[in-house]
Amino acid sequence: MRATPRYRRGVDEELERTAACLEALGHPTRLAIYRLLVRAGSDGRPVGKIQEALAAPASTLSHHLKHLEMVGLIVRRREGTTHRCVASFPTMDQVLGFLTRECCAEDAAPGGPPADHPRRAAD
Amino acid sequence: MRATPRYRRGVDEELERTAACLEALGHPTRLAIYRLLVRAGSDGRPVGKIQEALAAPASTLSHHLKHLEMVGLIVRRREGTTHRCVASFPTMDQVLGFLTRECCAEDAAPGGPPADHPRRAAD
DNA sequence: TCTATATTTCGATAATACTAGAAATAACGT
DNA sequence: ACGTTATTTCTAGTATTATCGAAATATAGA
Repeated sequence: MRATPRYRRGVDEELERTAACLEALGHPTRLAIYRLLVRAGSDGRPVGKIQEALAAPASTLSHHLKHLEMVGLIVRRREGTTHRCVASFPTMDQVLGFLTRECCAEDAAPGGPPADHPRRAAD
Repeated sequence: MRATPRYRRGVDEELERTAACLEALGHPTRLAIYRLLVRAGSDGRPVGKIQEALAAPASTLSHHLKHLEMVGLIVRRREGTTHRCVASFPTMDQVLGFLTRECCAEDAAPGGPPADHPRRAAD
């Protein structure tokens, strides 16, 4: 959403997508929304119920929902006059996949991964 | 870092901390930095090496490193004129802990968690 | 102390995000 | 068609973040 600076062009696509999701979740209200929807399971929740639970102004909430939807973390289906929001698990799986695969010391001993860790780059 | 709006006061502390970490990781450059440091293991990397790898201007990089340090995702130790950065795994563990515990359909069948899922709130 | 190296801080600018009221839209029931 | 309810879009003000050159700081070595 921000202009990509010269020093960072054409880098890892998956990293970009993951960063976008993390940024979306990196706001307390949006993280709370997402948690609420995960707890709600496949039924999800209509926007009104979310608003009720979080006590946020409708326009602010709508703004955050759009953000979450844009990165694929939630989906919506219309039901009459209400819009039902549902967490999209596959997207979160991809995010967690990236983090555990690329950003984690899976079997970390205290002090970090061992010297012969497969992901450990040469010095 | 932003003023907390009226509708969201005194909410879940862990959620706030997690959101701060996700926001820090939610920037492509910072996510790339963090990944680099995880790959580097407990040795970490001096700032100069990171700069070399990412080809970012020094001041921009420093700004991002400070951000990551502030939320506890990395730590630094000084070594002569160089500053060595190391990923802080416990912080990431807490983040992933929150996400898997609160924001995940652990044993999700396609379509989301079952109706009797323990975390599923009442309608 | 002088110089070189490594990195941060400062300062300015531009871009983006957040918040929220008000107006607009969409679907439903009557 | 009209009113009602649910939600979004518009709009605007404010706050925050990103970028990066230039100057400052810190350390080590000669």
